[in-house]
Amino acid sequence: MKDDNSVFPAGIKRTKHRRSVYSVLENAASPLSAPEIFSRVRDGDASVWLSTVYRILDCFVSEGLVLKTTVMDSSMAFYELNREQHRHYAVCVNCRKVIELVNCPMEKFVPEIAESDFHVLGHKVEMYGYCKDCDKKISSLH
Amino acid sequence: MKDDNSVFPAGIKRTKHRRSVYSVLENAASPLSAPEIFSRVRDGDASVWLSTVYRILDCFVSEGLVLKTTVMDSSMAFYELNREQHRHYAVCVNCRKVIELVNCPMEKFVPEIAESDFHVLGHKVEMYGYCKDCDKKISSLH
DNA sequence: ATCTACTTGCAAATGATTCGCATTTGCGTA
DNA sequence: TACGCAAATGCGAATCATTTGCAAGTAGAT
Repeated sequence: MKDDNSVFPAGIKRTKHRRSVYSVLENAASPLSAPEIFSRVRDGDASVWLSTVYRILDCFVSEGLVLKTTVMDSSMAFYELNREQHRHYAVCVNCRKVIELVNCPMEKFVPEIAESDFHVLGHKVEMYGYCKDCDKKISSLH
Repeated sequence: MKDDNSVFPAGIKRTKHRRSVYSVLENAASPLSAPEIFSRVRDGDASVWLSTVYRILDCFVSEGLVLKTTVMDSSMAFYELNREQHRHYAVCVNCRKVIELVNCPMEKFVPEIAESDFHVLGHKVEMYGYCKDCDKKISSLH
């Protein structure tokens, strides 16, 4: 495992599980659910527990290291590294594949909501539809 | 209760609970959770059951009558009438108040994602931050 | 090396949502 | 109007992601 020491904020201990979770997220191509992260970590070390993974993720989220999101209307949360670089996704409503959007529609957006009425901290954008493969399958049905 | 017959698609039965759920959503100022809807319906008719409300909402969602969303990273789903008119919200991260945005940033947005790669059906935008009241409270803390 | 607060192992609890099944009801048809 | 049947509901129990409690283990400051 590579040395992730540098990214851990002072005050949070660098344990092997935390390093593993971090490394899994670092190598993930898209946001992962806690159970997915758990199983990937466990591939390298069978001693982890799911609740530990949840606790580590909570910790990372509150340290700002990790972002927690929900995709579509699923009740499951997904986690991704906070790369300090704005990201949004397109989600396939059929296979749930997640595709990254490289530009953000909010950049030039001026909401018609008085700034005195709402102090904006951030935003989230999500597009949904069919990915290439599923679109092909669906349209071949008729 | 007013006559909601006209809005029910053919093939779905107009029962009293369905009418009540519909009417609650019709009068709601913002998306409601299933338990909230349940309790409002029960105010008028104690015989409803929470699982029935869930089933009615599922039915309405698959008929396109109702939209199901999640707010922030909450694990609870919210439901609102599909008013055939694009809506997005700003959500207060402190009190969870939901404020409607009257314009949509996606209108002029051209994503840098090949149309052949993704068949866009819709999108979701969410802004988060502090509402006026909470912003006042928070900033008075220091 | 020691101490202490932070972490984890493990199991049991929680909370939203779904499911199973017997009973009831809406509504097309006779 | 009465009948029949598929759809809807009552009710409780099950499910699944996530959280919590507590005892035991460990990182890292001194």
